[in-house]
Amino acid sequence: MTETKKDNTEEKILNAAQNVFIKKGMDGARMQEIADEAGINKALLHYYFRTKEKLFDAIFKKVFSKILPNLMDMVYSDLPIEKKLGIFVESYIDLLMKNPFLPTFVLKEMNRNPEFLAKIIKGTGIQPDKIFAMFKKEMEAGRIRKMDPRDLLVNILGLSIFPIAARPLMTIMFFENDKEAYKTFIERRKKTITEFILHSILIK
Amino acid sequence: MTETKKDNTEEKILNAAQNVFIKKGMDGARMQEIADEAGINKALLHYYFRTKEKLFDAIFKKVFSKILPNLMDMVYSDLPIEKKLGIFVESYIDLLMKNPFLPTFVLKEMNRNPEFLAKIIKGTGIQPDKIFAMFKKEMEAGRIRKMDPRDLLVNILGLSIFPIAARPLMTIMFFENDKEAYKTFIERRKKTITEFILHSILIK
DNA sequence: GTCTATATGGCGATAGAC
DNA sequence: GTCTATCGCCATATAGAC
Repeated sequence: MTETKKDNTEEKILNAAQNVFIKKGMDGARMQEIADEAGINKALLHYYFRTKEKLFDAIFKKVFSKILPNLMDMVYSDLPIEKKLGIFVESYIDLLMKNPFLPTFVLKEMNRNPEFLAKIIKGTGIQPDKIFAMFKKEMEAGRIRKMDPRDLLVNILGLSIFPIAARPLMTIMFFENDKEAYKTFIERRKKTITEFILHSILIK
Repeated sequence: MTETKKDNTEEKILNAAQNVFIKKGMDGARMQEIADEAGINKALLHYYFRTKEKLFDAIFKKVFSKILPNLMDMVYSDLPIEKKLGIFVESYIDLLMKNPFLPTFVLKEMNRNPEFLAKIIKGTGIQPDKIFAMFKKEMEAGRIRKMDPRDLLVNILGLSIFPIAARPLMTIMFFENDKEAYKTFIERRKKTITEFILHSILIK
């Protein structure tokens, strides 16, 4: 029973902390606000995670593991590259739209502690080399044109992530503050991103 | 003489504040640190800019006007689209590499005050409509394939900005922390971004 | 494990002399 | 216009009862 209580509280804290940290960042977040959102008090927060820093690190790790997801699925599936890319982009945009503050949060806090970031990356199980190898194979088979595979990966990520991170700017500049119009636009991008990339790399 | 003094101090403050705010953001920045970097004391800071908020707004406005630069040059020049794009990407990457914290700073603080952001955008003289019209003209002339011009603009910006904003991630993931290798990579991207886009949009 | 109360330090901002 | 000194608040963190 005590165990259960503990697990419940810890989970509540983690959820609350994630909400607050993602919106406000490490510096902007307040332990009081996290406590409120978790329905407990500050003292208990410090009982579970001794410092704000430790709590933040736990959240960053959790969140970061989300932002570079099924990237490896793209590698191990044996679908044709067009399908792989389509599925990845679509599910990735879905994920980002459900967590629209996530990209900015990660970009924002990325500079804070590079060593910690490096450690997390190892832990995600993502192996860039495998992704690059997959791209290279496609190039050597003559299905896509030759280019630096790192460029290709960065392009896929940039085309997907940037429009979500720059949401406020885009909503104002392109859609006169119409948030639904922005959403529709991103929804359509699920397809147009893939088209844009394939037009660029496919050898007909 | 007093005037000169004032101008000097104000300029020193603005420079210092820009450095600190860009690296630490609104929440992370400290008035004390800005004062130190400007070689003055806190009180004087408040004498020039009454509050931290006002100082920040001044800096954000200044910095934001940098990040969406010569975008309009791309429109008014009558070079062929290939050249326009090449020149824009190259000069834009140059700008970002000289101010590598700038993209994250803008993305980070973009959510803080959307109305203020909207006001600044008006002030930059950037008219998305003109850019879109230019793209549409190229499409109707059959030089580039038909697509949503907003997609095209976002793609250009995302491909250019994302790799700079995600620098720590990329340096670790792709270059085993070799910062020079990262720089070389970005340097090469000046050309590969344009190639990537042109391959996608040009009608041969 | 969870709470109330409090210590401790830091930060934005102001008062007031020069 | 520039400085020193200080106020007042708020945030992290701890002490100690239950």
